[in-house]
Amino acid sequence: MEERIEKIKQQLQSQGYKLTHQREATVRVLLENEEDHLSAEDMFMLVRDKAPEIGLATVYRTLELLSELHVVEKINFGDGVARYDLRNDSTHHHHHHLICVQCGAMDEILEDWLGPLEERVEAEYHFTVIDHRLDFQGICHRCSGKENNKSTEPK
Amino acid sequence: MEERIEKIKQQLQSQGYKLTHQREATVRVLLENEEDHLSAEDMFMLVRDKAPEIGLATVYRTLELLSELHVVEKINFGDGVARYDLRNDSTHHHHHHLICVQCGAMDEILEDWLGPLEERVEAEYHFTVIDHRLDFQGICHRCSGKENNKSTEPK
DNA sequence: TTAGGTGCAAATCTTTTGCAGAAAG
DNA sequence: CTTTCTGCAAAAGATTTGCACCTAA
Repeated sequence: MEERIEKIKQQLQSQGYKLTHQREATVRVLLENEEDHLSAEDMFMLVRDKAPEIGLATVYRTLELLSELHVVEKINFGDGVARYDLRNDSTHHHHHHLICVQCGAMDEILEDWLGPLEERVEAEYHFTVIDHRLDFQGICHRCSGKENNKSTEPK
Repeated sequence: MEERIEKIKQQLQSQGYKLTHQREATVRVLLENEEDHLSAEDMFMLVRDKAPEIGLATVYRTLELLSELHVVEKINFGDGVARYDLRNDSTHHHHHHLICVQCGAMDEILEDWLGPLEERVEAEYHFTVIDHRLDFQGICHRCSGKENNKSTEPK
């Protein structure tokens, strides 16, 4: 934990940025909630527990900065808010998402299944892949048990 | 063209919706720009050529409706606006995206490479796949020729 | 005729920005 | 000290909504 913060501090400083109290608190929240895909608003509420003076704008600025440094990944599930994922860069660990259109749950595939496809992209399209994103939408195992067949209905 | 509109009209009517002048104009714009990923604002400007009275809110409402009917797919590239893609449902044609982080260009892979992966998701996760989305971020063939190595710099 | 649609303007929501004061190195 | 940060409030965008008036079927 402390060592990961130290590492991020180095990354910041090597680019001329400072590790402020607020930034450290934000990073700690990210580390403590690695499993989740928190929005800036979610982060704000959690960070306030550690640094009550912090403003929402600072959270946005910090997440933006960490995003540029590739410490976090900014993702968008199309629900109107950006979410942030800590990047496990050491393991180059990309995960994929299973989004249930019925209950809204989001499960994860923790492996990276795209190695072969990335090679194909490089070979066939001369495109150098840096990152990728794969989401599946469908019905999760919990909902598919429930025999729930509702049709599209007018609002 | 006309037949595709007719089909969409059927889809609307089967759910109790009407094919208004504005909706038809919107659908025509979608058909004429199948290759692009237009935002609601883009759509609005193009639709106005055919139906000058239309309001932006109607474009949003129409796109939302077409999205519910799975006529279009709402996608989000993280640039702050939602974009809409006409769904080629007859061929179940899902394409993938190659997004260049250098020049911002977006190319497409017009095939569906995920068949085997979808089977794996169903088998290993008991998740019934309805749709998917795959984007690669990286350097496109145009930019990789240009020897452009800039580092992250403070704003 | 009548449910569903529309335009307009106002309201919401997320994210960004300007600025004067605060703090890290 | 000096440069980078921060909080606050205001601004900026994108999208949604309320409402009184239309219109497709």
